[in-house]
This record gives sequence, C-alpha cells and structure tokens, in this order.
Amino acid sequence: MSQVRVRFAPSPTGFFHIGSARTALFNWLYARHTGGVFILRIEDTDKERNSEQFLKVIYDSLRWLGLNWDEGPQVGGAFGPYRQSERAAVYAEYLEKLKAAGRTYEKDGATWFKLMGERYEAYDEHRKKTVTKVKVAPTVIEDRIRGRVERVEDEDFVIVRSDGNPVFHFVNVVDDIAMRITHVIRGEDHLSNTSKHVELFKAFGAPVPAFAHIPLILKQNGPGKMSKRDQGALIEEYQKRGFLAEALVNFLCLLGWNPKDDREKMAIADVIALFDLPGVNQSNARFDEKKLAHMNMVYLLALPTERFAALAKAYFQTHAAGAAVLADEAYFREIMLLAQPKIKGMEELPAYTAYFFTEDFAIDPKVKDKIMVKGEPKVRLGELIAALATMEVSSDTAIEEAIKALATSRSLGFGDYQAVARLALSGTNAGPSITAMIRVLGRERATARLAKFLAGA
RNA sequence: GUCCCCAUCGUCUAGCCCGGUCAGGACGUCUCCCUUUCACGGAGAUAACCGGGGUUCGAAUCCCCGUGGGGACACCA
Repeated sequence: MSQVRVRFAPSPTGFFHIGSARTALFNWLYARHTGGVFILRIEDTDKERNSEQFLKVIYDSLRWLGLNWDEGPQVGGAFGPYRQSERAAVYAEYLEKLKAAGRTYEKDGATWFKLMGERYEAYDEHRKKTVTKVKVAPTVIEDRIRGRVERVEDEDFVIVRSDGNPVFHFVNVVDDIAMRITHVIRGEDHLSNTSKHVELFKAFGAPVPAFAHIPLILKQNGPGKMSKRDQGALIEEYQKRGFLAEALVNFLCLLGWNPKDDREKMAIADVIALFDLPGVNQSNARFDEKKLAHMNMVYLLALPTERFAALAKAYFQTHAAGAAVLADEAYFREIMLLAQPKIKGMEELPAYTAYFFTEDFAIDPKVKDKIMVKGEPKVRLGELIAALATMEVSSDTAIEEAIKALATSRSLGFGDYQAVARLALSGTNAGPSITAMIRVLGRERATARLAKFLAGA
C-alpha cells in the first residue's frame, strides 16, 4: 500500500483548544506509526473570522507539543501552498471539472453542488421553510473507528458563495484530493458532514480516503462538548501555566486511546509503536483536570534536576516576579532543587518558595496559634539560636546532627525544635526539611529570622 | 423536529469482536503505614456493567426496543 498521508486542518478563528490538539496528535501519531506524512493545512477561507494572531498560536502550540509537520506552512512541501487563502487557482481549476461534469448550477449568485436524482419539495421543521430534496441512495461511509455508517445526503449545497469564495466542504475535499490525503482523521462533529464530502469525492472521480472520526472531549462540568470558552480548554493556557508538554501529550493520548494494558505514563515512542485507528474509543470523554495535574506531577518528579531548574527559571522569567528571584543563579538553583520533589505543578513554585527571596514574608496566624501553645517554643527557639552560632551549617546532615545533639541534651526530640523553627524561618508549616532551609539560608539569615520571630512572639 | 454517533466505578478506562474472570488498572475521595513538617512513596477501603425484553445451560459481552448522553442540520469551519 502507498504511503499514508494525513492532515491536520485547523482554521485560525480562535485560540487553539484541547480538542483540536488531540485531533492533531492522533493524526501525527498515525503518521509516525505508519511512517507516513503529517501535513498541516490552514483552512482560512473565511476572511471575516481569520487572524494572523490565531495562526501564530497554532504554530506555537503544535511546536510546543512536539507535533512537527512534514509538509505545510513554514516547512513547504510538494503540494503547496498550504494555506487555503493562497489556493484560489486550485479551487477554480477543480470547480471547472465539476462544471464540465454537469454537477453544478448557479442560484442566487452562488454555485451549488448538484446531487443526482429526482427532486421534490419538503417542509423542514428545523429551518422552518420548504426545501428541495433529492431522492438518493444513502451514502456509505467506511469509518476506521466506527465501522460502516450510512447517511442520506439529500439536499444540494453551496460550494462557492455569491462573493466568489469557496466554502469549507468544497475546499476541504479539493485539498484532500490535491494533497493526496489517504486518511481523514477528525472529530466526530464532522461525521455528518462526511456524506457531503464523499459525494464530492465521487463527483470528482477521485478515490475516497479512509475516514476515522474520533470522539469528542466533553467539558468537565455541565453538558456539551468542550468549547473555547471553557475552563482549561486552551493549549496556550497550559503552556503559560508551566505544564510540561510531555505530560499534556501523554494525558491527551489516553483520552480516547489506551495501550490495552495498565500503562499510563508512556514515552511517546511507545505510543507511536502501539497507536492505531481501530484502537481509538468510540465514546466521548470528559476532560478531567485532576488527572492531568497528576500526570504533570509524575513527569515533574521524573525530570532531571538541571532541566527542572531551567524550566523553573523560564517560568519565573515569564511571570513578573523574575528579576529579584533570579538575581543569584546558584541560590535560585538550590531552592528549585528543594522544591522539585514537593510540588505538583510549576504554578505552585512562586508561593512555595517566596520566603527564600524576602525577609518580609507573612507568618501564618493559624499555624502560629497552633504551634505556640505546645511545649515551650520560645525556650526552644532561644536554644536553637545559641546552637546556630557554633554549629556546622555546610551540610544537611551536619545541621541535623547538631540539632539532634541539642535535643538530646535537653531530653527532647528533633520534633520539639522542628515546628517552631520552620514557622520562624518560613512563616508556615509546610515545606522542605528545616535542615535544608538552614543550609540554604545560611547561618546569618537563619539566625536573624529566628531572633526576629522570637522578639515578635 | 429530522438524521448520525455513543453507553462499564464520580472521572479516564481494560474486558465486548471470538459469551463462562471475585468485572482489572488509574485519577479523585477516605483510612493506615513511612516520616523531622508538607509532599512523594507503600498498604488498604470506596465505587460500575443505563433499563426492559429476547437468544443461550450461561450475557458486561450477541440481537431488538426504550431511556440517557453527544453531534450535525449555514452562502462558519
């Protein structure tokens, strides 16, 4: 069989959303699995609604996700141009073929595609008007995911608007023919358009590609499919929020497809090896941000520390707080290493590490109330300050030994110092070990924080 | 309204095609363990075959009908 050629054909009329990303991903996976060609085609025939800004978002998002295209804008290819707005000549040529075959007619200034069959009038309940229908045999769609689907396509439809611009159904099919597309993998919302498309392929005398309609992603709360306005719908959003692209891609792979065993975290190469169209689910899937967050954490934990530090740096740079935090690179790196095993996502980073970068951090009043009533926290603090003056602070173990020795000398445990020291050092009750905090903060700053807290308590 | 698609824990899903499993995994939630806080991790608990009819010795699995969910019905894509 000849080489597989698939295309992702977004239209730049809004931000790039998660359903589109998954459609792109499944096309890409299928191309990579079969050694085929993944084509990016921009469907920008609606001049009113398209924008260059959205086009850039599509390119950026695909690149971020790692979905490189073999043919398309910016990379070229033998079947270009790949933006429909630049393909007017191709459409004119194909329109002539259809006209020559007697499959078109003009009405109200527009060009219509003519179905073959006996015509009759019928009242349409939905559109509240009488329409002309055609007696036709059902169109058969052989879908690689759903099997055989039959649908009656019994009304002529517009292929070129009265303003001269060709419409989606027409250009979509023409380009699929011209670009030698072998498999059309797209959302299920297109399934009922497919009968129109099949009739067009047949009218052109062109081979009908294989279709594969993938299920839709439903919004996590409330009815309906996920739309661009829904929370968590935009790819760009995840990028901004510091999600790992690998994690998002892995999550998306599992929304509607699975390896048939218990694996969830999978290298993309393994997904490529296993991915196939019949393995795609037929039912819609509800988007679950908690599962995505978990996947992101799993990837974050597995990240080499240097890569994590680099990503953390990039995150701070794009989120205002930047300059002050990044002033001392080595210091910043130390803190990121402490934070990596503790956080679920990059978004938690600024709040989680804030007290390392300022002496002006807030003391959580609730935590304070809890800690200051147990034992003799002030006495413990005084002892710790004294011990800090002479203890070795170059390593976590040295600090731990010193505090343990102090505790033993008072017949106490490490824990008797831990909570109050943490509160004084960070203002909270959650975070890295206090030994690491003291080491990174250094003797002077640690001592100063303990003393300041003691004075205020 | 018409047409099309779909239906297993709250969610993502395995199992269905080729009927016989305590209906498996993961997220979430809860409990316990680990522990120097918080996380991570470990152990456990929770929870599902939409309903009704068939077919069959036997149905989550095959068939039909309901119901429910989703999608499409533009000179948008």
